[in-house]
Amino acid sequence: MSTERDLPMALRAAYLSLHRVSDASFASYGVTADQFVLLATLSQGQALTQRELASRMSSDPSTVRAMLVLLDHGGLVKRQSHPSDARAKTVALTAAGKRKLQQLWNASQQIRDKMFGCLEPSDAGTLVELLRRVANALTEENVASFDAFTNSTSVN
Amino acid sequence: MSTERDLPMALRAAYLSLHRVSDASFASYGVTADQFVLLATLSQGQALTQRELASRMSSDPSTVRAMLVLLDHGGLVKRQSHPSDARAKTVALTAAGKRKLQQLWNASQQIRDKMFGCLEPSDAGTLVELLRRVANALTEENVASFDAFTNSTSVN
DNA sequence: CTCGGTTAGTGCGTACACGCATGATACCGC
DNA sequence: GCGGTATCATGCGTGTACGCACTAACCGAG
Repeated sequence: MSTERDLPMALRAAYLSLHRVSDASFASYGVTADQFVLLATLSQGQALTQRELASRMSSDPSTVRAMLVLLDHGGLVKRQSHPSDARAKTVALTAAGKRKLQQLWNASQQIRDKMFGCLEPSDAGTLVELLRRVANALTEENVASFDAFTNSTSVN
Repeated sequence: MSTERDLPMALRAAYLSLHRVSDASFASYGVTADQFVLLATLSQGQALTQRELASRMSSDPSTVRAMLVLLDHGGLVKRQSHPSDARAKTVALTAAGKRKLQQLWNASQQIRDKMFGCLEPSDAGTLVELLRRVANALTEENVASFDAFTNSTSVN
């Protein structure tokens, strides 16, 4: 009946639950769920610029910067100026960062076990697929139709 | 291969995308995506306590309170003391709140169209189902097994 | 070489998402 | 009635998620 209402709410509920249990799980390591995401993202693909990092985490450059300041101060990450672009900074895990990430990954294994424990192996794949489709649909620019003509320059 | 990594990230990406486009869509109405969730939740099931409301939105009482202060001040919601429980307050939409919600619902229709436009009708149902299963799995108290013995009182 | 348009990072303000602590009330057993 | 415990709301602190405005640097066209 009202899948229109339910899908957004189910998405919200699932994400926030994941975020909560992750935060709780990482708290004793002095790291947040989102910081874990950042570290994990850095671990696959070193020497990213802040912008590239933000993009891969589905986050915002502004937000990432704030997180990097904390992580840098905590010694888990180091930032240095980009070799060929003086505007940019590259970010990479420190040795301590890599170690911490390993701990966090282990600590969060039970969470992943819970998630996948309630899903058939095939379900997990389709869930990922459907989530990606939704995310893409929402992210696409709707250059669509004639909205461009009616709105583009005058709306603000 | 690495669905273990992908599922949490896909969930994050999908939720944050939804949140972003919703915020953008509601901005011109002076309302945030989460405030919309609150209003929509209130619209089905009046006279909720703040805690009940928080629970239904998968949110936190503390967070909900802050939102209610803003919405109350904006006249979209009114809070009054619970008739039979002096600790609690009941929350309900005002007439203005109901009108605003209607506008917001219309304004966000294109977002829902995008979401459902990329899904077969049956996919939408299974997606909701899978998300709920995940959320439940993560929310369940793990009274489980013997962790209780090893951890319960000593860990902190 | 200069100029205009784009892109990287920063800083500032607001709203959310929490955990934790506090004060008040409710409820249960006695 | 009367304590002890659970529950509701509030307040405070920190981290995240953004948008927006600003500076600095890159880059392509002239």
